[in-house]
Amino acid sequence: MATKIKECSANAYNLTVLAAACEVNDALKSISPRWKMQILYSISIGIKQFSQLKKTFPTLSDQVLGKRLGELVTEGLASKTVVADKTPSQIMYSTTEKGAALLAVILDLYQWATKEWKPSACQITH
Amino acid sequence: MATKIKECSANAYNLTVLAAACEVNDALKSISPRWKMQILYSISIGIKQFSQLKKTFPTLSDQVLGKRLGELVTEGLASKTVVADKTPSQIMYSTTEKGAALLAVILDLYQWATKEWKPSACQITH
DNA sequence: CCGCATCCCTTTGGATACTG
DNA sequence: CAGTATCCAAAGGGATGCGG
Repeated sequence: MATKIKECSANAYNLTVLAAACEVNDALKSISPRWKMQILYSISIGIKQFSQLKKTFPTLSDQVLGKRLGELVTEGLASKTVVADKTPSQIMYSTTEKGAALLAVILDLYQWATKEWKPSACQITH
Repeated sequence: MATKIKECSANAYNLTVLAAACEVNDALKSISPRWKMQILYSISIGIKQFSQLKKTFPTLSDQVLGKRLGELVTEGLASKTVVADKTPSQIMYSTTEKGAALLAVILDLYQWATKEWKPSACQITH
């Protein structure tokens, strides 16, 4: 879709660009917030509870975690399940299909990053 | 890489997550700034000059455009060529291989967004 | 034509503290 | 255990104006 336009005719490219820009903008906006994709990824590999996520990212504060989880749920990338039957009511998160599809793209990004990006010293982003 | 871990052994998943989190974090940070991927994409389809990019994104201000272009160049995603021979010295941008590889991932993201994301009314992000 | 310097405002992330 | 409310500091993006 991107390779054929060379001599750009007035607004033809403009429309193409803007059309592409639109949805990708939303997606980028959804992806960008700090910790968000890491949280989604963590959920996907089995870290499904609030407290576990907290332990996983020690520098991540409660209410940001809560906020991100809320976003993920309202965006349909993750789902929330309450297991209220037993002792202290337990809450589990899991990824939806939509979320899994997104993670596939993110993993592509990860592949790209490790291959083409500066493989700098690995530090947690504080 | 993500599908096999179900029962997570103590810190095994933790290491995995953090290792993944690191490079992807940098990549996400690079990708997130507003207009950046749109600019890179625009360059890739032939909009190679500052003024043309300005015309393409009327609501985008000069110094943000300049900043983004600078970032793209220093990150090795785009390259800058000066054609100083003729009349007013002309500057052309183009995507590097690294940038093209990234765009491929972004297009995947775009595919995902148009398919799985809410296909809402398309408006320019003001 | 191609930007940078400065200022300002909005948004975002985090610290602290409190509830079901 | 699983969050929410409030406040605050930092960063990002935009407007204006100037220089090469």
